[in-house]
Amino acid sequence: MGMSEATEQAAPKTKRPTRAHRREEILAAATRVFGSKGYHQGSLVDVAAQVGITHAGVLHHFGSKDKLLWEVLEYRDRVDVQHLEGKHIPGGMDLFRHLVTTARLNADRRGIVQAYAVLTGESVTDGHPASSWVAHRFSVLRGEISQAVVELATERDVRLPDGEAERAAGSVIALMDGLQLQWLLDPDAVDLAEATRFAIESILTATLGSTVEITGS
Amino acid sequence: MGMSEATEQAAPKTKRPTRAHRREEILAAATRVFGSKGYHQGSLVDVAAQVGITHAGVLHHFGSKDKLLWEVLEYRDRVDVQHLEGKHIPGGMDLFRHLVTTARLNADRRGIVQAYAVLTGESVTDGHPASSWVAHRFSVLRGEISQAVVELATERDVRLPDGEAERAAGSVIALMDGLQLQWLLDPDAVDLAEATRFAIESILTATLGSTVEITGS
DNA sequence: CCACACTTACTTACTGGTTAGTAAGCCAGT
DNA sequence: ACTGGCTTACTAACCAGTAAGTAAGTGTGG
Repeated sequence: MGMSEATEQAAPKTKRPTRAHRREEILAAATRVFGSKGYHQGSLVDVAAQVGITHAGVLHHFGSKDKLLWEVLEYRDRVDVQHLEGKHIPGGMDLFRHLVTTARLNADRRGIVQAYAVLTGESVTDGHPASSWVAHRFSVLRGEISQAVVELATERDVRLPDGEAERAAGSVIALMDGLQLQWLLDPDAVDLAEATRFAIESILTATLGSTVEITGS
Repeated sequence: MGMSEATEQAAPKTKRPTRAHRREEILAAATRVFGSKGYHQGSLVDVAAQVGITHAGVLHHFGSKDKLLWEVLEYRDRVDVQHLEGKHIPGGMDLFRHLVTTARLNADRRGIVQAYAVLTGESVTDGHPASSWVAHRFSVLRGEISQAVVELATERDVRLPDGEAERAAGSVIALMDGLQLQWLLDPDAVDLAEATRFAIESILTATLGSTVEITGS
Protein backbone atom coordinates (compact mmCIF):
# COMPACT_ATOMS: atom_id res chain seq x y z
CA MET A 1 0.00 0.00 0.00
CA GLY A 2 1.22 3.46 -0.81
CA MET A 3 1.64 6.01 1.86
CA SER A 4 -0.10 8.66 -0.16
CA GLU A 5 -3.81 8.26 0.30
CA ALA A 6 -4.64 11.77 -0.76
CA THR A 7 -6.64 12.06 -3.93
CA GLU A 8 -5.54 15.61 -4.43
CA GLN A 9 -2.94 16.82 -6.85
CA ALA A 10 -0.03 14.88 -5.52
CA ALA A 11 3.53 15.95 -4.98
CA PRO A 12 3.71 19.67 -5.86
CA LYS A 13 3.23 21.92 -2.87
CA THR A 14 -0.05 23.62 -3.53
CA LYS A 15 0.79 27.26 -3.01
CA ARG A 16 -2.68 28.34 -3.83
CA PRO A 17 -5.68 26.48 -2.43
CA THR A 18 -7.98 25.07 -5.05
CA ARG A 19 -11.27 26.76 -5.71
CA ALA A 20 -13.32 23.91 -4.30
CA HIS A 21 -11.26 23.78 -1.15
CA ARG A 22 -11.38 27.51 -0.58
CA ARG A 23 -15.14 27.54 -1.04
CA GLU A 24 -15.49 24.81 1.57
CA GLU A 25 -13.37 26.81 3.98
CA ILE A 26 -15.55 29.84 3.45
CA LEU A 27 -18.74 27.83 3.86
CA ALA A 28 -17.50 26.41 7.15
CA ALA A 29 -16.55 29.89 8.31
CA ALA A 30 -19.89 31.33 7.22
CA THR A 31 -21.70 28.57 9.11
CA ARG A 32 -19.82 29.56 12.24
CA VAL A 33 -20.43 33.26 11.73
CA PHE A 34 -24.13 33.02 10.83
CA GLY A 35 -24.54 30.56 13.66
CA SER A 36 -22.95 32.75 16.24
CA LYS A 37 -24.21 36.13 15.03
CA GLY A 38 -27.11 35.45 12.71
CA TYR A 39 -27.34 36.27 9.05
CA HIS A 40 -28.00 39.99 9.30
CA GLN A 41 -25.60 40.63 12.12
CA GLY A 42 -22.86 38.39 10.80
CA SER A 43 -20.88 40.28 8.19
CA LEU A 44 -18.85 39.22 5.20
CA VAL A 45 -15.87 40.83 6.89
CA ASP A 46 -16.28 38.38 9.79
CA VAL A 47 -16.47 35.44 7.43
CA ALA A 48 -13.50 36.61 5.41
CA ALA A 49 -11.36 37.21 8.48
CA GLN A 50 -11.81 33.58 9.52
CA VAL A 51 -10.21 32.32 6.33
CA GLY A 52 -7.62 35.08 6.26
CA ILE A 53 -8.86 37.04 3.27
CA THR A 54 -10.89 40.21 2.71
CA HIS A 55 -14.62 40.41 2.30
CA ALA A 56 -14.20 41.15 -1.39
CA GLY A 57 -12.46 37.81 -1.69
CA VAL A 58 -15.53 36.10 -0.30
CA LEU A 59 -17.70 37.91 -2.81
CA HIS A 60 -15.35 36.76 -5.56
CA HIS A 61 -16.31 33.17 -4.73
CA PHE A 62 -19.99 33.58 -3.90
CA GLY A 63 -21.20 36.69 -5.69
CA SER A 64 -23.42 38.00 -2.91
CA LYS A 65 -24.21 37.48 0.72
CA ASP A 66 -27.57 35.96 -0.13
CA LYS A 67 -26.00 33.40 -2.39
CA LEU A 68 -23.49 32.55 0.31
CA LEU A 69 -26.36 31.92 2.70
CA TRP A 70 -28.03 29.60 0.23
CA GLU A 71 -24.89 27.56 -0.13
CA VAL A 72 -24.43 27.46 3.61
CA LEU A 73 -27.89 25.96 3.97
CA GLU A 74 -27.17 23.33 1.35
CA TYR A 75 -23.82 22.69 2.98
CA ARG A 76 -25.60 21.98 6.24
CA ASP A 77 -27.83 19.48 4.50
CA ARG A 78 -24.80 17.70 3.13
CA VAL A 79 -23.13 17.50 6.54
CA ASP A 80 -26.40 16.43 8.10
CA VAL A 81 -26.70 13.22 6.09
CA GLN A 82 -23.03 12.44 5.63
CA HIS A 83 -23.07 9.97 8.51
CA LEU A 84 -25.60 7.89 6.65
CA GLU A 85 -23.82 5.32 4.54
CA GLY A 86 -26.74 4.81 2.19
CA LYS A 87 -26.98 8.59 1.67
CA HIS A 88 -30.71 7.92 1.55
CA ILE A 89 -33.21 8.92 4.19
CA PRO A 90 -34.71 5.73 5.62
CA GLY A 91 -38.38 4.98 6.20
CA GLY A 92 -40.52 3.37 8.89
CA MET A 93 -38.93 2.86 12.27
CA ASP A 94 -35.48 3.42 10.80
CA LEU A 95 -36.42 7.03 10.15
CA PHE A 96 -37.12 7.66 13.81
CA ARG A 97 -33.97 5.86 14.81
CA HIS A 98 -32.15 8.16 12.41
CA LEU A 99 -33.73 11.24 14.00
CA VAL A 100 -32.62 10.19 17.46
CA THR A 101 -29.15 9.37 16.18
CA THR A 102 -28.95 12.79 14.57
CA ALA A 103 -29.94 14.38 17.86
CA ARG A 104 -27.18 12.46 19.65
CA LEU A 105 -24.62 13.54 17.09
CA ASN A 106 -25.90 17.10 17.23
CA ALA A 107 -25.14 17.28 20.93
CA ASP A 108 -21.48 17.38 19.87
CA ARG A 109 -21.99 19.75 16.96
CA ARG A 110 -23.21 22.82 18.73
CA GLY A 111 -22.13 25.17 15.96
CA ILE A 112 -24.25 23.59 13.32
CA VAL A 113 -27.26 23.29 15.59
CA GLN A 114 -26.92 26.94 16.50
CA ALA A 115 -26.67 28.01 12.88
CA TYR A 116 -29.78 26.04 12.08
CA ALA A 117 -31.71 27.46 15.03
CA VAL A 118 -30.67 31.04 14.39
CA LEU A 119 -31.39 30.93 10.69
CA THR A 120 -34.70 29.17 11.15
CA GLY A 121 -35.79 31.77 13.68
CA GLU A 122 -34.60 34.62 11.52
CA SER A 123 -36.34 33.14 8.51
CA VAL A 124 -39.79 34.07 9.81
CA THR A 125 -38.94 37.76 9.42
CA ASP A 126 -40.41 39.51 6.42
CA GLY A 127 -38.61 38.86 3.17
CA HIS A 128 -35.78 36.88 4.71
CA PRO A 129 -33.69 35.10 2.07
CA ALA A 130 -33.88 31.81 3.94
CA SER A 131 -37.64 31.70 4.49
CA SER A 132 -38.57 29.74 1.40
CA TRP A 133 -35.73 27.31 2.04
CA VAL A 134 -36.89 26.67 5.59
CA ALA A 135 -40.54 26.42 4.58
CA HIS A 136 -39.67 23.95 1.87
CA ARG A 137 -37.53 21.97 4.26
CA PHE A 138 -40.36 21.72 6.78
CA SER A 139 -42.71 20.62 4.07
CA VAL A 140 -40.39 17.87 2.85
CA LEU A 141 -39.71 16.67 6.37
CA ARG A 142 -43.40 16.56 7.23
CA GLY A 143 -43.98 14.45 4.15
CA GLU A 144 -41.20 12.02 4.91
CA ILE A 145 -42.04 11.63 8.56
CA SER A 146 -45.79 11.31 8.04
CA GLN A 147 -45.10 8.58 5.51
CA ALA A 148 -42.99 6.76 8.06
CA VAL A 149 -45.85 7.08 10.54
CA VAL A 150 -48.25 5.59 8.00
CA GLU A 151 -45.82 2.73 7.45
CA LEU A 152 -45.67 2.02 11.16
CA ALA A 153 -49.46 2.17 11.43
CA THR A 154 -49.86 -0.24 8.55
CA GLU A 155 -47.32 -2.63 10.09
CA ARG A 156 -49.34 -2.67 13.28
CA ASP A 157 -52.76 -2.74 11.66
CA VAL A 158 -53.69 0.60 13.17
CA ARG A 159 -56.18 2.75 11.36
CA LEU A 160 -55.23 6.39 11.72
CA PRO A 161 -57.78 9.21 11.81
CA ASP A 162 -57.64 11.64 8.93
CA GLY A 163 -54.62 13.93 9.05
CA GLU A 164 -53.25 12.20 12.12
CA ALA A 165 -50.00 11.19 10.46
CA GLU A 166 -49.36 14.76 9.33
CA ARG A 167 -50.14 16.08 12.78
CA ALA A 168 -47.73 13.60 14.31
CA ALA A 169 -45.06 14.49 11.76
CA GLY A 170 -45.42 18.19 12.45
CA SER A 171 -45.21 17.49 16.16
CA VAL A 172 -42.02 15.47 15.81
CA ILE A 173 -40.32 18.23 13.85
CA ALA A 174 -41.54 20.86 16.29
CA LEU A 175 -40.22 18.79 19.16
CA MET A 176 -36.75 18.52 17.73
CA ASP A 177 -36.51 22.20 16.86
CA GLY A 178 -37.87 23.31 20.19
CA LEU A 179 -35.61 21.01 22.17
CA GLN A 180 -32.59 22.28 20.29
CA LEU A 181 -33.50 25.81 21.27
CA GLN A 182 -33.76 24.95 24.95
CA TRP A 183 -30.57 22.94 24.78
CA LEU A 184 -28.66 25.77 23.14
CA LEU A 185 -29.73 28.19 25.84
CA ASP A 186 -29.11 25.80 28.71
CA PRO A 187 -27.30 22.57 27.81
CA ASP A 188 -27.51 21.30 31.37
CA ALA A 189 -31.28 21.60 31.54
CA VAL A 190 -31.95 19.36 28.55
CA ASP A 191 -30.37 16.10 27.47
CA LEU A 192 -30.80 16.54 23.74
CA ALA A 193 -30.64 12.91 22.67
CA GLU A 194 -32.61 11.54 25.60
CA ALA A 195 -35.30 14.20 25.41
CA THR A 196 -35.67 13.68 21.69
CA ARG A 197 -36.04 9.93 22.08
CA PHE A 198 -38.56 10.35 24.88
CA ALA A 199 -40.66 12.86 22.99
CA ILE A 200 -40.72 10.99 19.70
CA GLU A 201 -41.64 7.80 21.51
CA SER A 202 -44.45 9.68 23.23
CA ILE A 203 -45.86 11.01 20.00
CA LEU A 204 -45.65 7.60 18.31
CA THR A 205 -47.09 5.76 21.28
CA ALA A 206 -50.04 8.12 21.48
CA THR A 207 -50.57 8.07 17.72
CA LEU A 208 -50.35 4.32 17.28
CA GLY A 209 -52.12 3.43 20.50
CA SER A 210 -49.48 1.01 21.69
CA THR A 211 -46.11 1.42 23.32
CA VAL A 212 -43.35 2.30 20.90
CA GLU A 213 -39.70 2.02 21.80
CA ILE A 214 -36.85 3.35 19.79
CA THR A 215 -33.90 1.07 20.36
CA GLY A 216 -30.35 2.31 20.12
CA SER A 217 -28.94 2.35 16.63
CA MET B 1 -53.59 48.88 19.53
CA GLY B 2 -55.65 51.91 18.80
CA MET B 3 -56.58 54.05 21.70
CA SER B 4 -55.84 57.33 20.03
CA GLU B 5 -55.70 60.77 21.51
CA ALA B 6 -58.66 60.16 23.78
CA THR B 7 -56.38 59.38 26.66
CA GLU B 8 -58.31 60.91 29.50
CA GLN B 9 -57.78 58.60 32.40
CA ALA B 10 -58.94 61.05 35.03
CA ALA B 11 -58.07 64.51 33.86
CA PRO B 12 -59.33 65.37 30.36
CA LYS B 13 -57.11 68.41 30.17
CA THR B 14 -54.07 66.64 28.70
CA LYS B 15 -53.64 67.30 25.03
CA ARG B 16 -50.21 65.80 24.86
CA PRO B 17 -50.08 62.04 25.32
CA THR B 18 -48.95 61.08 28.77
CA ARG B 19 -45.57 59.54 29.22
CA ALA B 20 -47.06 56.15 30.12
CA HIS B 21 -49.32 56.14 27.12
CA ARG B 22 -46.61 57.13 24.72
CA ARG B 23 -44.36 54.41 26.06
CA GLU B 24 -47.09 51.85 25.49
CA GLU B 25 -47.49 53.04 21.91
CA ILE B 26 -43.77 52.69 21.33
CA LEU B 27 -43.69 49.23 22.93
CA ALA B 28 -46.51 48.05 20.68
CA ALA B 29 -44.72 49.48 17.67
CA ALA B 30 -41.43 47.90 18.71
CA THR B 31 -43.15 44.54 19.10
CA ARG B 32 -44.40 44.81 15.54
CA VAL B 33 -41.04 45.91 14.19
CA PHE B 34 -38.91 43.39 16.06
CA GLY B 35 -41.47 40.75 15.12
CA SER B 36 -41.40 41.50 11.44
CA LYS B 37 -37.72 42.31 11.06
CA GLY B 38 -35.96 40.94 14.09
CA TYR B 39 -34.09 42.88 16.73
CA HIS B 40 -30.89 43.58 14.81
CA GLN B 41 -32.55 44.32 11.51
CA GLY B 42 -35.45 46.26 12.97
CA SER B 43 -34.30 49.83 13.52
CA LEU B 44 -35.29 52.55 15.90
CA VAL B 45 -36.23 54.62 12.88
CA ASP B 46 -38.81 51.98 11.95
CA VAL B 47 -40.23 51.96 15.44
CA ALA B 48 -40.34 55.74 15.66
CA ALA B 49 -42.04 56.09 12.27
CA GLN B 50 -44.91 53.89 13.47
CA VAL B 51 -45.76 56.30 16.26
CA GLY B 52 -45.05 59.36 14.17
CA ILE B 53 -41.89 60.61 15.85
CA THR B 54 -38.17 60.42 15.16
CA HIS B 55 -35.82 57.77 16.45
CA ALA B 56 -34.33 60.25 18.87
CA GLY B 57 -37.78 60.57 20.41
CA VAL B 58 -37.81 56.84 21.07
CA LEU B 59 -34.40 57.07 22.70
CA HIS B 60 -35.72 59.88 24.85
CA HIS B 61 -38.18 57.41 26.37
CA PHE B 62 -36.09 54.26 26.51
CA GLY B 63 -32.47 55.35 26.59
CA SER B 64 -31.12 52.65 24.33
CA LYS B 65 -32.24 49.99 21.92
CA ASP B 66 -31.31 47.22 24.35
CA LYS B 67 -33.46 48.71 27.08
CA LEU B 68 -36.33 49.00 24.64
CA LEU B 69 -36.01 45.31 23.85
CA TRP B 70 -36.13 44.40 27.50
CA GLU B 71 -39.31 46.34 27.99
CA VAL B 72 -40.80 44.78 24.89
CA LEU B 73 -40.21 41.35 26.34
CA GLU B 74 -41.86 42.28 29.60
CA TYR B 75 -44.68 43.89 27.66
CA ARG B 76 -45.28 40.60 25.88
CA ASP B 77 -45.53 38.81 29.17
CA ARG B 78 -48.16 41.26 30.33
CA VAL B 79 -50.21 40.82 27.15
CA ASP B 80 -49.82 37.08 27.34
CA VAL B 81 -51.58 36.68 30.65
CA GLN B 82 -54.07 39.51 30.36
CA HIS B 83 -56.82 37.18 29.15
CA LEU B 84 -56.57 35.28 32.39
CA GLU B 85 -59.02 36.75 34.87
CA GLY B 86 -57.17 35.45 37.89
CA LYS B 87 -53.88 36.85 36.59
CA HIS B 88 -52.43 33.69 38.05
CA ILE B 89 -51.05 30.79 36.07
CA PRO B 90 -53.18 27.76 36.85
CA GLY B 91 -51.98 24.29 37.79
CA GLY B 92 -52.84 20.69 36.98
CA MET B 93 -55.05 20.09 33.99
CA ASP B 94 -56.06 23.75 33.94
CA LEU B 95 -52.50 24.64 32.96
CA PHE B 96 -52.67 22.51 29.85
CA ARG B 97 -56.10 23.86 29.01
CA HIS B 98 -54.57 27.31 29.34
CA LEU B 99 -51.73 26.40 26.98
CA VAL B 100 -54.15 25.20 24.31
CA THR B 101 -56.30 28.27 24.80
CA THR B 102 -53.24 30.45 24.38
CA ALA B 103 -52.40 28.62 21.17
CA ARG B 104 -55.90 29.24 19.88
CA LEU B 105 -55.68 32.92 20.71
CA ASN B 106 -52.23 33.11 19.21
CA ALA B 107 -53.57 31.96 15.85
CA ASP B 108 -55.16 35.42 15.65
CA ARG B 109 -52.16 37.29 17.02
CA ARG B 110 -49.58 36.56 14.39
CA GLY B 111 -47.52 39.62 15.20
CA ILE B 112 -46.87 38.67 18.77
CA VAL B 113 -46.13 35.06 17.90
CA GLN B 114 -43.69 36.19 15.26
CA ALA B 115 -41.96 38.55 17.63
CA TYR B 116 -41.57 35.77 20.15
CA ALA B 117 -40.25 33.30 17.56
CA VAL B 118 -37.81 35.75 16.03
CA LEU B 119 -36.44 36.96 19.33
CA THR B 120 -36.16 33.47 20.73
CA GLY B 121 -34.22 32.31 17.69
CA GLU B 122 -32.02 35.38 17.71
CA SER B 123 -31.39 34.96 21.41
CA VAL B 124 -29.14 31.95 20.87
CA THR B 125 -26.61 34.17 19.10
CA ASP B 126 -23.55 35.15 21.10
CA GLY B 127 -24.13 37.91 23.60
CA HIS B 128 -27.66 38.64 22.50
CA PRO B 129 -29.42 40.98 24.95
CA ALA B 130 -32.47 38.68 25.12
CA SER B 131 -30.68 35.42 25.79
CA SER B 132 -30.83 35.49 29.55
CA TRP B 133 -34.46 36.52 29.43
CA VAL B 134 -35.38 33.63 27.16
CA ALA B 135 -33.30 31.15 29.16
CA HIS B 136 -34.97 32.28 32.36
CA ARG B 137 -38.36 32.07 30.77
CA PHE B 138 -37.76 28.51 29.62
CA SER B 139 -36.59 27.59 33.07
CA VAL B 140 -39.67 29.03 34.76
CA LEU B 141 -42.00 27.41 32.27
CA ARG B 142 -40.34 24.04 32.66
CA GLY B 143 -40.82 24.31 36.40
CA GLU B 144 -44.48 25.25 36.19
CA ILE B 145 -45.36 22.65 33.60
CA SER B 146 -43.47 19.84 35.27
CA GLN B 147 -45.25 20.63 38.50
CA ALA B 148 -48.57 20.38 36.70
CA VAL B 149 -47.48 17.02 35.31
CA VAL B 150 -46.64 15.84 38.80
CA GLU B 151 -50.06 16.99 40.00
CA LEU B 152 -51.77 15.01 37.26
CA ALA B 153 -49.69 11.96 38.04
CA THR B 154 -50.57 12.18 41.71
CA GLU B 155 -54.27 12.56 40.89
CA ARG B 156 -54.12 9.37 38.87
CA ASP B 157 -51.87 7.46 41.23
CA VAL B 158 -49.16 7.17 38.62
CA ARG B 159 -45.59 6.86 39.75
CA LEU B 160 -43.33 8.76 37.38
CA PRO B 161 -39.75 7.71 36.65
CA ASP B 162 -37.08 10.09 37.77
CA GLY B 163 -36.92 13.26 35.68
CA GLU B 164 -39.90 12.21 33.62
CA ALA B 165 -41.98 15.26 34.56
CA GLU B 166 -39.18 17.60 33.56
CA ARG B 167 -38.69 15.77 30.29
CA ALA B 168 -42.40 16.01 29.55
CA ALA B 169 -42.39 19.70 30.45
CA GLY B 170 -39.47 20.43 28.15
CA SER B 171 -41.20 18.49 25.40
CA VAL B 172 -44.41 20.46 25.77
CA ILE B 173 -42.59 23.76 25.53
CA ALA B 174 -40.54 22.56 22.59
CA LEU B 175 -43.70 21.44 20.88
CA MET B 176 -45.39 24.79 21.20
CA ASP B 177 -42.36 26.75 20.02
CA GLY B 178 -41.70 24.42 17.11
CA LEU B 179 -45.30 24.41 15.98
CA GLN B 180 -45.38 28.18 16.05
CA LEU B 181 -42.39 28.24 13.73
CA GLN B 182 -43.98 25.91 11.22
CA TRP B 183 -47.25 27.78 11.45
CA LEU B 184 -45.57 31.14 10.85
CA LEU B 185 -43.85 29.84 7.74
CA ASP B 186 -46.91 28.06 6.38
CA PRO B 187 -50.17 28.77 8.20
CA ASP B 188 -52.12 26.40 5.98
CA ALA B 189 -49.89 23.44 6.74
CA VAL B 190 -50.43 23.57 10.49
CA ASP B 191 -53.55 24.18 12.54
CA LEU B 192 -51.90 25.82 15.50
CA ALA B 193 -54.57 25.18 18.13
CA GLU B 194 -55.43 21.68 16.97
CA ALA B 195 -51.81 20.61 16.58
CA THR B 196 -50.95 21.96 20.00
CA ARG B 197 -53.83 20.12 21.63
CA PHE B 198 -52.96 16.89 19.85
CA ALA B 199 -49.30 17.09 20.75
CA ILE B 200 -49.80 17.96 24.41
CA GLU B 201 -52.35 15.18 24.75
CA SER B 202 -49.84 12.80 23.21
CA ILE B 203 -47.10 13.75 25.62
CA LEU B 204 -49.41 13.52 28.62
CA THR B 205 -50.95 10.26 27.51
CA ALA B 206 -47.54 8.69 27.01
CA THR B 207 -46.22 10.08 30.27
CA LEU B 208 -49.19 9.11 32.44
CA GLY B 209 -49.85 5.82 30.71
CA SER B 210 -53.55 6.43 30.17
CA THR B 211 -55.50 8.47 27.69
CA VAL B 212 -55.61 12.17 28.43
CA GLU B 213 -58.06 14.51 26.79
CA ILE B 214 -57.98 18.24 26.97
CA THR B 215 -61.53 19.47 26.78
CA GLY B 216 -62.43 22.86 25.40
CA SER B 217 -62.00 25.69 27.84
C1' DC C 1 11.61 24.65 -22.82
C1' DC C 2 10.02 28.81 -23.03
C1' DA C 3 7.22 32.91 -24.17
C1' DC C 4 2.92 34.80 -24.53
C1' DA C 5 -2.15 34.78 -23.60
C1' DC C 6 -5.31 34.00 -20.57
C1' DT C 7 -7.57 32.87 -16.03
C1' DT C 8 -7.94 32.68 -11.11
C1' DA C 9 -7.70 34.54 -6.65
C1' DC C 10 -7.43 37.70 -4.61
C1' DT C 11 -6.42 43.18 -2.68
C1' DT C 12 -7.14 48.08 -2.12
C1' DA C 13 -10.05 51.72 -2.48
C1' DC C 14 -14.31 53.55 -2.78
C1' DT C 15 -19.61 54.28 -3.00
C1' DG C 16 -23.91 54.83 -1.17
C1' DG C 17 -26.42 53.38 2.32
C1' DT C 18 -27.90 52.47 7.21
C1' DT C 19 -27.16 52.34 12.03
C1' DA C 20 -27.36 53.75 17.31
C1' DG C 21 -26.42 57.27 19.99
C1' DT C 22 -25.50 62.43 21.35
C1' DA C 23 -26.16 67.28 21.80
C1' DA C 24 -28.59 71.29 21.59
C1' DG C 25 -32.46 73.77 21.01
C1' DC C 26 -37.56 74.69 20.33
C1' DC C 27 -42.11 74.77 22.04
C1' DA C 28 -46.43 73.46 24.36
C1' DG C 29 -48.57 72.91 28.74
C1' DT C 30 -48.73 73.55 33.53
C1' DA D 1 -40.66 80.16 34.08
C1' DC D 2 -39.67 75.88 33.79
C1' DT D 3 -40.07 71.08 32.64
C1' DG D 4 -40.92 67.20 29.55
C1' DG D 5 -41.27 65.73 24.93
C1' DC D 6 -39.71 66.13 21.19
C1' DT D 7 -36.90 67.73 16.60
C1' DT D 8 -32.97 68.74 13.85
C1' DA D 9 -28.45 68.00 13.07
C1' DC D 10 -24.63 65.52 13.57
C1' DT D 11 -21.07 61.70 14.43
C1' DA D 12 -18.68 57.57 14.10
C1' DA D 13 -19.13 53.12 12.94
C1' DC D 14 -20.30 49.62 9.95
C1' DC D 15 -22.38 47.44 5.99
C1' DA D 16 -22.69 45.03 1.02
C1' DG D 17 -21.30 45.56 -3.27
C1' DT D 18 -18.31 47.45 -7.25
C1' DA D 19 -14.27 48.59 -9.80
C1' DA D 20 -9.82 48.27 -10.94
C1' DG D 21 -5.46 46.54 -10.32
C1' DT D 22 -1.94 42.79 -9.23
C1' DA D 23 0.41 38.63 -8.63
C1' DA D 24 0.39 33.98 -9.37
C1' DG D 25 -0.92 30.49 -11.57
C1' DT D 26 -2.37 27.50 -16.33
C1' DG D 27 -2.56 26.36 -21.13
C1' DT D 28 -0.64 26.57 -25.68
C1' DG D 29 2.10 27.39 -29.84
C1' DG D 30 6.53 27.48 -31.49
